Amino acid sequence: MIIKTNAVYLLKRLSKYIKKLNIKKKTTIKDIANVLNISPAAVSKALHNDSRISEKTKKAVKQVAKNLNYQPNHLASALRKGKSHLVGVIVPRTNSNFFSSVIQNIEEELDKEGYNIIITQSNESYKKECRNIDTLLFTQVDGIIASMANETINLEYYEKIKSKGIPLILFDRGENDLNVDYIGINDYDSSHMIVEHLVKQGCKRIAHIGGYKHTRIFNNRIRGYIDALKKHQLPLEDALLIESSLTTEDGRAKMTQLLALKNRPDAIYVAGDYAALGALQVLNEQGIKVPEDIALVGFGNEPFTGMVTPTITSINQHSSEIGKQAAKTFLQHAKKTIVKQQLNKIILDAELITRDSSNIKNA
Amino acid sequence: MIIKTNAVYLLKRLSKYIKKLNIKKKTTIKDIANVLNISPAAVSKALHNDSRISEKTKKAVKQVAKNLNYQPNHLASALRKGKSHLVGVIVPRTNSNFFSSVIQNIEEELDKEGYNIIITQSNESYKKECRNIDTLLFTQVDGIIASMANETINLEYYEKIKSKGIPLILFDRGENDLNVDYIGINDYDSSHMIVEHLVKQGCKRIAHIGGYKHTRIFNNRIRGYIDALKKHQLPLEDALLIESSLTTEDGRAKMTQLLALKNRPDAIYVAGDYAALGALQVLNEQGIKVPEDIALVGFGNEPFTGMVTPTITSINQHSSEIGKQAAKTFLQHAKKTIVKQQLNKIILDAELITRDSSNIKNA
DNA sequence: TATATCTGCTTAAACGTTTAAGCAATAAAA
DNA sequence: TTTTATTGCTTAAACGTTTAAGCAGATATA
Repeated sequence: MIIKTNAVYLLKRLSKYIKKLNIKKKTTIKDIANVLNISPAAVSKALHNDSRISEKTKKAVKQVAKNLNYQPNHLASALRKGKSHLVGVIVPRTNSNFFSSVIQNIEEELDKEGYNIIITQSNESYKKECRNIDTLLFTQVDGIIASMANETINLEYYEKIKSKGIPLILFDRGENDLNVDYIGINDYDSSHMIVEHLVKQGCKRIAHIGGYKHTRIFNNRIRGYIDALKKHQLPLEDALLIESSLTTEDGRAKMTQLLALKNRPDAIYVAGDYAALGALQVLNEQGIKVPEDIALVGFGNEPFTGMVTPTITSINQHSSEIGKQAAKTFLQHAKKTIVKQQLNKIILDAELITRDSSNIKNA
Repeated sequence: MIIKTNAVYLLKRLSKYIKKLNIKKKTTIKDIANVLNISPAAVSKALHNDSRISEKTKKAVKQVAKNLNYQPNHLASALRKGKSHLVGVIVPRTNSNFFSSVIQNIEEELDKEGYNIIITQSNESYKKECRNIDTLLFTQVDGIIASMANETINLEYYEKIKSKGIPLILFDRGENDLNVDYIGINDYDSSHMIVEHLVKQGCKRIAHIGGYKHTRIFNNRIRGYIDALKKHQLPLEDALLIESSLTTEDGRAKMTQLLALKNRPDAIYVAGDYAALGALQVLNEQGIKVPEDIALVGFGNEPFTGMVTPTITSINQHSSEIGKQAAKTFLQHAKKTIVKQQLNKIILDAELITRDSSNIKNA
């Protein structure tokens, strides 16, 4: 009898609260506390399975929480705990398969530990990148995972992140000078693989449409290209080594420039797939046979490299692995309370995906 | 003299604080208040240019804030104000040009008003979509802009958003039943445009590889296709109308299925570019001339439609306009304190981009 | 029996803002 | 001169959590 009365009593209180809620605010821990006549602190502990709360109370709390459709206020707990459980991600753009795949893997890995990500795009602009950093810091992210814009030379803004004591992890486009964690592929070796592959196909004059020298990864690709040429005793001509923004447009322009040479190359290694596509368009338009007349290799293994005619040989950058490692590196930092900067440089081996644009023997 | 002493005094206090900060925490409004011997409330108001604070104080506050490298704590103000200034975005995936462009435009538009976005991907999975919604609600977003996964039929989770009183705006893949704001293109008319175009090219047996009928936009494309055929008194055969997941893989499968017909179609209208690409691959592999033997039209105007051979005719969905309108619609809601659901259905006219895959006359 | 330990809570402060209310001092109006 | 308004602040509470500290009562230990 007593139990029944008690249940009826609780039900009354509950329905009273439900009514109120329809008119008013969201359910808080306080509402649950009121319904059960216990303190908000007890409710908080019950929801977190604190050992000092009885099983009976825990069950009751969870039941009421469900009935009242309670949703914890993340802002409040984040404020109190000093952790937002938000991680900022900065990429040059999301509509490249590489970056979107990295992002997806970061998200999946962080999700396991209850972290969410805020994605921002720099559109290859340094100015936008700075604004993104401000935005992320403003949002109180617990860490930042970034790949730099093409334009970025000044590292002041990144120093700002470091000075705040927030973990910073760079991937793909990074900078050694910053002395932070980095995850990327071995660009130098990738260039070697490409040159080696082209040499095997019988190419003798290999040109390189490279990225901006000031970006480390592109610089490494250029160095790899030069050293590989030396290794195979091939001619290293200034005219065959061109710096580019690596857009499709610029790929077209630089290809046109190469075709204007008296002594044309018999192979082109382009440091980015989009630019490689531009180059291919020009070659196709001018009726130059690929790969017989000129072989072509791109970089990044974007899906379209397998869609165009001929399909383009490219380098697979292991985007998913890069994303996972970046997330894991962040989590390592997040777990330590001390912000001891134990540097984590992870360099993955890339993979050459051979396709029609460089397959001379079978052509 | 008095002024000078005062300056020296302030400087001392300042440096004392700076020292502390190096060892300890981030600067707060309280620190600034202590330096200037005013109340935290005055500092807050000064930073917000409250008219009841003297210009002198404002300047001093801003100067000290700068010196101490003050960064407002967004969590605290969000908690206090009950607004996170965060907007959640749910898309099936980001590595499609359409979605990434929509996202970029949402971001730009919201940024103007001080809102940030949290991007989540459903990967076309209903389960993931539900988790995304929970995540976003947990993060206390002020609104959600979403495009539904292919799988999504059950709308319960979306009702959850509505019941929280959080503005929900759908784009592209939406549902009329939910009765929320929607921004998209006129799918029905787009189908008409495509059929009309193909008829003009002389096609007489037009097949349609469509999306899932339960998704409204795909259903509209199917209805448009059927009605347009009727209008032009063309045969409407069951075998020529196929439902597909619209992946590249499935595009290949469905194309193969169509080619197995005794009476082959002379044109294929595919409701998605990726599937159209799969179809094109099969056609190319089988040596079927496109567009002479069979014409092909896709949907979405993904960049690769202009890259492949032959280039694929497609429908431009005005991604940037959709993104902008979605953001603006959210902002309208955000500005009203009352959550009066004045519905905003925006249907944009799409645009047919004619390319080689359907250009029979010039071929 | 007295003391220590454990259990299951409560109290109260804290996280960093914002803001309603209030209060002096000064300026303007009567 | 008194009243009213304006200026420039302060006080204190609030947002919804978490958590250190504490406190009864029950149970175990000496």
